[in-house]
Amino acid sequence: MAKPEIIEMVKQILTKYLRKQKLRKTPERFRILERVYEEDGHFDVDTLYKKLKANGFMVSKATVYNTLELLLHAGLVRKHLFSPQTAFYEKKFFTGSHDHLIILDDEGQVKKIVEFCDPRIEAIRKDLEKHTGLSIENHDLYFYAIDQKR
Amino acid sequence: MAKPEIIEMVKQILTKYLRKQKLRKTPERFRILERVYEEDGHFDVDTLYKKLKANGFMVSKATVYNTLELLLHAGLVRKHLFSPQTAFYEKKFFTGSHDHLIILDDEGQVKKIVEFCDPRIEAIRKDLEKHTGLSIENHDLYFYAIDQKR
DNA sequence: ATATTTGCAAAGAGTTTGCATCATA
DNA sequence: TATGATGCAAACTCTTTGCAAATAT
Repeated sequence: MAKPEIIEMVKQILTKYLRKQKLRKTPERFRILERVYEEDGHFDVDTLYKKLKANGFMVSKATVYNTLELLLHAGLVRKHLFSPQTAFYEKKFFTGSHDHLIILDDEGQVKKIVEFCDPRIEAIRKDLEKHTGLSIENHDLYFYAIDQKR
Repeated sequence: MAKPEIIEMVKQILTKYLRKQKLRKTPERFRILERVYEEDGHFDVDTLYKKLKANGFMVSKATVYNTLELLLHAGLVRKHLFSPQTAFYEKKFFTGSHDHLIILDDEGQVKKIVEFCDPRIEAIRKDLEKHTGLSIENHDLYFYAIDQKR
Protein backbone atom coordinates (compact mmCIF):
# COMPACT_ATOMS: atom_id res chain seq x y z
CA MET A 1 0.00 0.00 0.00
CA ALA A 2 1.55 3.26 -1.11
CA LYS A 3 1.64 6.28 1.21
CA PRO A 4 -0.97 9.01 0.68
CA GLU A 5 1.71 11.44 -0.53
CA ILE A 6 2.73 8.99 -3.21
CA ILE A 7 -0.86 8.57 -4.32
CA GLU A 8 -1.23 12.34 -4.57
CA MET A 9 1.94 12.53 -6.59
CA VAL A 10 0.98 9.86 -9.11
CA LYS A 11 -2.43 11.49 -9.50
CA GLN A 12 -0.67 14.68 -10.44
CA ILE A 13 1.49 12.81 -12.91
CA LEU A 14 -1.60 11.29 -14.48
CA THR A 15 -3.27 14.71 -14.63
CA LYS A 16 -0.29 16.16 -16.45
CA TYR A 17 -0.13 13.20 -18.79
CA LEU A 18 -3.82 13.48 -19.66
CA ARG A 19 -3.52 17.21 -20.25
CA LYS A 20 -0.48 16.78 -22.45
CA GLN A 21 -2.18 14.05 -24.50
CA LYS A 22 -5.47 15.97 -24.57
CA LEU A 23 -7.30 13.11 -22.94
CA ARG A 24 -10.15 13.39 -20.46
CA LYS A 25 -9.83 13.43 -16.70
CA THR A 26 -12.42 10.79 -15.87
CA PRO A 27 -13.21 9.46 -12.38
CA GLU A 28 -12.64 5.89 -13.65
CA ARG A 29 -9.04 6.62 -14.56
CA PHE A 30 -8.28 8.05 -11.15
CA ARG A 31 -10.08 5.38 -9.19
CA ILE A 32 -8.22 2.69 -11.10
CA LEU A 33 -4.91 4.47 -10.54
CA GLU A 34 -5.59 4.65 -6.79
CA ARG A 35 -6.53 1.00 -6.67
CA VAL A 36 -3.35 0.06 -8.55
CA TYR A 37 -1.26 1.92 -6.00
CA GLU A 38 -3.03 0.12 -3.16
CA GLU A 39 -1.81 -3.18 -4.55
CA ASP A 40 1.40 -4.45 -3.07
CA GLY A 41 2.72 -6.94 -5.56
CA HIS A 42 1.78 -8.17 -8.98
CA PHE A 43 -1.84 -8.42 -9.99
CA ASP A 44 -3.85 -9.34 -13.05
CA VAL A 45 -6.77 -7.51 -14.65
CA ASP A 46 -9.44 -9.73 -13.17
CA THR A 47 -8.17 -9.34 -9.60
CA LEU A 48 -8.08 -5.58 -9.94
CA TYR A 49 -11.54 -5.56 -11.49
CA LYS A 50 -12.99 -7.62 -8.62
CA LYS A 51 -11.38 -5.40 -5.99
CA LEU A 52 -12.83 -2.32 -7.64
CA LYS A 53 -16.27 -3.91 -7.59
CA ALA A 54 -15.79 -5.05 -3.97
CA ASN A 55 -15.00 -1.45 -3.06
CA GLY A 56 -18.30 -0.42 -4.59
CA PHE A 57 -16.83 1.12 -7.70
CA MET A 58 -18.56 -0.19 -10.78
CA VAL A 59 -16.41 -0.13 -13.86
CA SER A 60 -16.49 -2.39 -16.85
CA LYS A 61 -13.62 -4.72 -17.47
CA ALA A 62 -13.01 -3.05 -20.82
CA THR A 63 -12.32 0.19 -18.98
CA VAL A 64 -9.89 -1.57 -16.67
CA TYR A 65 -8.03 -2.90 -19.71
CA ASN A 66 -8.04 0.48 -21.43
CA THR A 67 -6.93 2.32 -18.34
CA LEU A 68 -4.09 -0.04 -17.51
CA GLU A 69 -2.83 0.39 -21.06
CA LEU A 70 -3.04 4.15 -20.59
CA LEU A 71 -1.18 3.96 -17.27
CA LEU A 72 1.43 1.85 -19.01
CA HIS A 73 1.98 4.58 -21.59
CA ALA A 74 2.04 7.18 -18.85
CA GLY A 75 4.84 5.19 -17.18
CA LEU A 76 2.80 4.58 -14.03
CA VAL A 77 2.56 0.80 -14.23
CA ARG A 78 4.74 -2.00 -15.45
CA LYS A 79 3.39 -4.95 -17.41
CA HIS A 80 4.74 -8.48 -17.13
CA LEU A 81 4.11 -11.56 -19.20
CA PHE A 82 5.71 -14.22 -17.05
CA SER A 83 2.91 -16.65 -17.48
CA PRO A 84 1.17 -17.28 -20.78
CA GLN A 85 -2.45 -16.15 -21.20
CA THR A 86 -2.52 -13.66 -18.36
CA ALA A 87 -0.70 -10.35 -18.16
CA PHE A 88 0.40 -9.13 -14.74
CA TYR A 89 0.86 -5.55 -13.72
CA GLU A 90 2.53 -3.69 -10.88
CA LYS A 91 2.79 -0.07 -9.89
CA LYS A 92 5.90 1.57 -11.19
CA PHE A 93 6.51 5.08 -9.94
CA PHE A 94 8.96 5.41 -7.07
CA THR A 95 9.14 1.70 -6.52
CA GLY A 96 12.60 1.70 -8.11
CA SER A 97 13.80 -0.39 -10.98
CA HIS A 98 13.99 -3.99 -9.94
CA ASP A 99 14.13 -7.46 -11.43
CA HIS A 100 12.40 -10.72 -10.60
CA LEU A 101 13.32 -14.15 -9.37
CA ILE A 102 10.36 -16.36 -10.11
CA ILE A 103 10.05 -19.45 -7.99
CA LEU A 104 7.99 -22.21 -9.61
CA ASP A 105 6.57 -25.30 -8.01
CA ASP A 106 7.15 -28.70 -9.56
CA GLU A 107 4.14 -28.22 -11.80
CA GLY A 108 5.58 -25.03 -13.23
CA GLN A 109 3.11 -22.74 -11.46
CA VAL A 110 4.32 -19.45 -10.03
CA LYS A 111 4.80 -20.00 -6.30
CA LYS A 112 6.57 -16.85 -5.23
CA ILE A 113 8.19 -13.82 -6.80
CA VAL A 114 11.27 -12.29 -5.22
CA GLU A 115 12.39 -8.86 -6.30
CA PHE A 116 16.01 -7.89 -6.50
CA CYS A 117 18.17 -5.16 -7.92
CA ASP A 118 21.64 -5.45 -9.42
CA PRO A 119 23.64 -2.55 -10.85
CA ARG A 120 25.30 -4.79 -13.42
CA ILE A 121 22.09 -4.78 -15.47
CA GLU A 122 22.37 -1.06 -15.88
CA ALA A 123 25.97 -1.46 -16.99
CA ILE A 124 24.95 -4.02 -19.61
CA ARG A 125 22.22 -1.66 -20.81
CA LYS A 126 24.69 1.18 -21.29
CA ASP A 127 27.12 -1.02 -23.18
CA LEU A 128 24.35 -2.27 -25.45
CA GLU A 129 23.22 1.27 -26.18
CA LYS A 130 26.78 2.26 -27.07
CA HIS A 131 27.17 -0.78 -29.26
CA THR A 132 23.86 -0.51 -31.16
CA GLY A 133 23.30 3.24 -31.15
CA LEU A 134 19.75 2.62 -29.99
CA SER A 135 18.10 4.13 -26.96
CA ILE A 136 16.98 1.33 -24.65
CA GLU A 137 13.78 2.25 -22.88
CA ASN A 138 13.50 -0.53 -20.36
CA HIS A 139 14.15 -4.17 -19.70
CA ASP A 140 12.73 -7.28 -18.09
CA LEU A 141 14.93 -9.84 -16.41
CA TYR A 142 13.45 -12.99 -14.95
CA PHE A 143 15.39 -15.74 -13.26
CA TYR A 144 13.53 -19.00 -12.76
CA ALA A 145 14.07 -21.43 -9.91
CA ILE A 146 12.12 -24.56 -9.15
CA ASP A 147 11.13 -25.36 -5.62
CA GLN A 148 9.50 -28.67 -4.70
CA LYS A 149 5.97 -28.41 -3.38
CA ARG A 150 7.11 -29.96 -0.10
CA MET B 1 19.14 -24.07 -40.40
CA ALA B 2 21.01 -26.50 -38.18
CA LYS B 3 23.65 -28.83 -39.59
CA PRO B 4 22.66 -32.45 -40.21
CA GLU B 5 24.92 -33.67 -37.39
CA ILE B 6 23.14 -31.38 -34.98
CA ILE B 7 19.77 -32.68 -36.15
CA GLU B 8 20.97 -36.25 -35.59
CA MET B 9 22.17 -35.34 -32.15
CA VAL B 10 18.95 -33.70 -31.01
CA LYS B 11 16.99 -36.65 -32.35
CA GLN B 12 19.07 -38.89 -30.14
CA ILE B 13 18.44 -36.61 -27.20
CA LEU B 14 14.72 -36.77 -27.84
CA THR B 15 14.88 -40.56 -28.15
CA LYS B 16 16.61 -40.83 -24.78
CA TYR B 17 14.16 -38.42 -23.23
CA LEU B 18 11.15 -40.36 -24.50
CA ARG B 19 12.62 -43.65 -23.31
CA LYS B 20 13.38 -42.22 -19.89
CA GLN B 21 9.87 -40.79 -19.55
CA LYS B 22 8.29 -43.93 -21.03
CA LEU B 23 6.68 -41.95 -23.81
CA ARG B 24 6.14 -43.11 -27.37
CA LYS B 25 8.46 -42.50 -30.26
CA THR B 26 6.00 -41.15 -32.79
CA PRO B 27 6.81 -39.84 -36.27
CA GLU B 28 5.03 -36.56 -35.44
CA ARG B 29 7.38 -35.79 -32.59
CA PHE B 30 10.44 -36.30 -34.74
CA ARG B 31 9.13 -34.42 -37.74
CA ILE B 32 8.24 -31.46 -35.54
CA LEU B 33 11.67 -31.58 -33.89
CA GLU B 34 13.36 -31.52 -37.31
CA ARG B 35 11.21 -28.66 -38.48
CA VAL B 36 12.02 -26.70 -35.30
CA TYR B 37 15.73 -27.12 -35.96
CA GLU B 38 15.30 -25.91 -39.53
CA GLU B 39 13.99 -22.62 -38.19
CA ASP B 40 16.57 -19.91 -37.80
CA GLY B 41 15.06 -17.48 -35.39
CA HIS B 42 11.95 -17.22 -33.29
CA PHE B 43 8.71 -18.66 -34.52
CA ASP B 44 5.16 -19.09 -33.27
CA VAL B 45 2.97 -22.19 -33.30
CA ASP B 46 0.94 -21.16 -36.31
CA THR B 47 4.01 -20.48 -38.47
CA LEU B 48 5.48 -23.86 -37.61
CA TYR B 49 2.16 -25.56 -38.27
CA LYS B 50 1.86 -23.96 -41.71
CA LYS B 51 5.41 -24.91 -42.64
CA LEU B 52 4.78 -28.51 -41.66
CA LYS B 53 1.67 -28.54 -43.84
CA ALA B 54 3.54 -26.83 -46.71
CA ASN B 55 6.15 -29.59 -46.51
CA GLY B 56 3.38 -32.13 -46.95
CA PHE B 57 3.34 -33.29 -43.34
CA MET B 58 -0.16 -33.27 -41.97
CA VAL B 59 -0.34 -32.80 -38.23
CA SER B 60 -3.02 -31.22 -36.13
CA LYS B 61 -2.31 -27.98 -34.38
CA ALA B 62 -3.03 -29.67 -31.05
CA THR B 63 -0.13 -32.02 -31.70
CA VAL B 64 2.14 -29.10 -32.51
CA TYR B 65 1.20 -27.53 -29.18
CA ASN B 66 1.66 -30.77 -27.29
CA THR B 67 4.96 -31.54 -28.92
CA LEU B 68 6.44 -28.09 -28.38
CA GLU B 69 5.54 -28.41 -24.73
CA LEU B 70 7.25 -31.80 -24.67
CA LEU B 71 10.35 -30.40 -26.38
CA LEU B 72 10.34 -27.63 -23.81
CA HIS B 73 10.45 -30.17 -20.99
CA ALA B 74 13.13 -32.10 -22.83
CA GLY B 75 15.23 -28.92 -22.93
CA LEU B 76 15.26 -28.82 -26.73
CA VAL B 77 13.38 -25.58 -27.26
CA ARG B 78 13.06 -22.30 -25.46
CA LYS B 79 9.76 -20.49 -25.02
CA HIS B 80 9.36 -16.74 -25.00
CA LEU B 81 6.42 -14.55 -24.10
CA PHE B 82 7.62 -11.21 -25.36
CA SER B 83 4.34 -10.31 -26.90
CA PRO B 84 1.00 -10.95 -25.24
CA GLN B 85 -1.31 -13.57 -26.74
CA THR B 86 1.31 -15.37 -28.78
CA ALA B 87 4.13 -17.53 -27.46
CA PHE B 88 7.33 -17.69 -29.46
CA TYR B 89 9.77 -20.58 -29.52
CA GLU B 90 13.32 -21.14 -30.68
CA LYS B 91 15.60 -24.15 -30.83
CA LYS B 92 17.79 -24.44 -27.79
CA PHE B 93 20.39 -27.14 -27.96
CA PHE B 94 23.87 -26.01 -28.95
CA THR B 95 22.72 -22.53 -29.85
CA GLY B 96 24.33 -21.20 -26.68
CA SER B 97 22.71 -19.18 -23.96
CA HIS B 98 21.86 -15.74 -25.25
CA ASP B 99 19.63 -12.82 -24.43
CA HIS B 100 17.42 -10.56 -26.51
CA LEU B 101 17.24 -6.95 -27.51
CA ILE B 102 13.75 -6.37 -28.82
CA ILE B 103 13.32 -3.48 -31.18
CA LEU B 104 9.77 -2.16 -31.34
CA ASP B 105 8.27 0.19 -33.88
CA ASP B 106 6.36 3.27 -32.75
CA GLU B 107 3.20 1.23 -32.43
CA GLY B 108 4.83 -1.19 -30.03
CA GLN B 109 5.02 -4.06 -32.52
CA VAL B 110 8.09 -6.27 -32.58
CA LYS B 111 10.22 -5.06 -35.50
CA LYS B 112 13.47 -6.92 -34.97
CA ILE B 113 15.09 -9.15 -32.38
CA VAL B 114 18.84 -8.92 -31.81
CA GLU B 115 20.55 -11.64 -29.81
CA PHE B 116 23.46 -10.94 -27.55
CA CYS B 117 25.45 -12.60 -24.83
CA ASP B 118 26.98 -11.04 -21.75
CA PRO B 119 28.90 -12.92 -19.06
CA ARG B 120 27.72 -10.55 -16.35
CA ILE B 121 24.31 -12.25 -16.41
CA GLU B 122 25.91 -15.50 -15.39
CA ALA B 123 27.71 -13.72 -12.57
CA ILE B 124 24.42 -12.26 -11.32
CA ARG B 125 22.86 -15.73 -11.47
CA LYS B 126 25.61 -17.24 -9.35
CA ASP B 127 25.37 -14.48 -6.78
CA LEU B 128 21.60 -14.89 -6.57
CA GLU B 129 21.94 -18.63 -6.08
CA LYS B 130 24.45 -18.08 -3.29
CA HIS B 131 22.20 -15.52 -1.68
CA THR B 132 18.93 -17.46 -1.86
CA GLY B 133 20.16 -21.03 -1.66
CA LEU B 134 17.97 -21.89 -4.64
CA SER B 135 19.09 -23.52 -7.83
CA ILE B 136 18.31 -21.21 -10.73
CA GLU B 137 17.38 -23.18 -13.80
CA ASN B 138 17.32 -20.49 -16.42
CA HIS B 139 16.57 -16.87 -17.12
CA ASP B 140 15.08 -14.52 -19.66
CA LEU B 141 16.44 -11.05 -20.21
CA TYR B 142 14.80 -8.69 -22.65
CA PHE B 143 15.91 -5.17 -23.37
CA TYR B 144 13.42 -3.01 -25.26
CA ALA B 145 14.31 -0.23 -27.68
CA ILE B 146 11.96 1.81 -29.81
CA ASP B 147 12.83 2.56 -33.39
CA GLN B 148 10.74 4.89 -35.53
CA LYS B 149 8.98 3.25 -38.45
CA ARG B 150 11.21 4.98 -41.02
C1' DA C 1 -21.77 21.37 -28.36
C1' DT C 2 -19.01 17.73 -29.53
C1' DA C 3 -15.93 14.37 -29.35
C1' DT C 4 -13.99 11.13 -26.08
C1' DT C 5 -14.89 7.64 -22.78
C1' DT C 6 -17.73 4.38 -20.87
C1' DG C 7 -20.49 -0.07 -20.44
C1' DC C 8 -22.12 -4.01 -22.32
C1' DA C 9 -22.04 -7.83 -25.03
C1' DA C 10 -20.23 -10.04 -28.75
C1' DA C 11 -16.21 -11.13 -31.43
C1' DG C 12 -11.48 -12.57 -31.75
C1' DA C 13 -7.09 -14.95 -30.98
C1' DG C 14 -4.37 -18.30 -29.06
C1' DT C 15 -4.46 -22.34 -26.50
C1' DT C 16 -6.47 -26.38 -24.22
C1' DT C 17 -9.66 -30.17 -23.83
C1' DG C 18 -12.70 -34.30 -24.84
C1' DC C 19 -13.44 -38.10 -27.27
C1' DA C 20 -13.12 -41.40 -30.92
C1' DT C 21 -9.56 -43.46 -33.73
C1' DC C 22 -4.99 -44.93 -34.54
C1' DA C 23 -0.56 -47.00 -33.64
C1' DT C 24 3.54 -47.72 -30.71
C1' DA C 25 5.66 -50.83 -27.50
C1' DT D 1 -3.42 -55.81 -27.34
C1' DA D 2 -3.41 -52.23 -24.23
C1' DT D 3 -2.33 -47.75 -23.30
C1' DG D 4 -0.56 -43.49 -24.97
C1' DA D 5 -0.80 -40.25 -29.00
C1' DT D 6 -3.23 -38.11 -32.59
C1' DG D 7 -6.91 -35.37 -35.09
C1' DC D 8 -10.73 -32.75 -35.07
C1' DA D 9 -13.79 -29.60 -33.36
C1' DA D 10 -15.63 -27.52 -29.60
C1' DA D 11 -14.66 -25.15 -25.37
C1' DC D 12 -12.10 -21.86 -22.70
C1' DT D 13 -9.72 -17.74 -21.28
C1' DC D 14 -7.99 -13.44 -21.79
C1' DT D 15 -8.35 -9.43 -24.45
C1' DT D 16 -10.24 -6.37 -27.98
C1' DT D 17 -13.95 -4.28 -30.57
C1' DG D 18 -18.44 -2.02 -31.96
C1' DC D 19 -22.01 0.74 -30.88
C1' DA D 20 -25.20 3.39 -28.13
C1' DA D 21 -25.39 6.22 -24.05
C1' DA D 22 -23.04 9.14 -20.86
C1' DT D 23 -19.94 12.84 -19.75
C1' DA D 24 -15.76 15.89 -19.70
C1' DT D 25 -14.16 20.00 -21.82
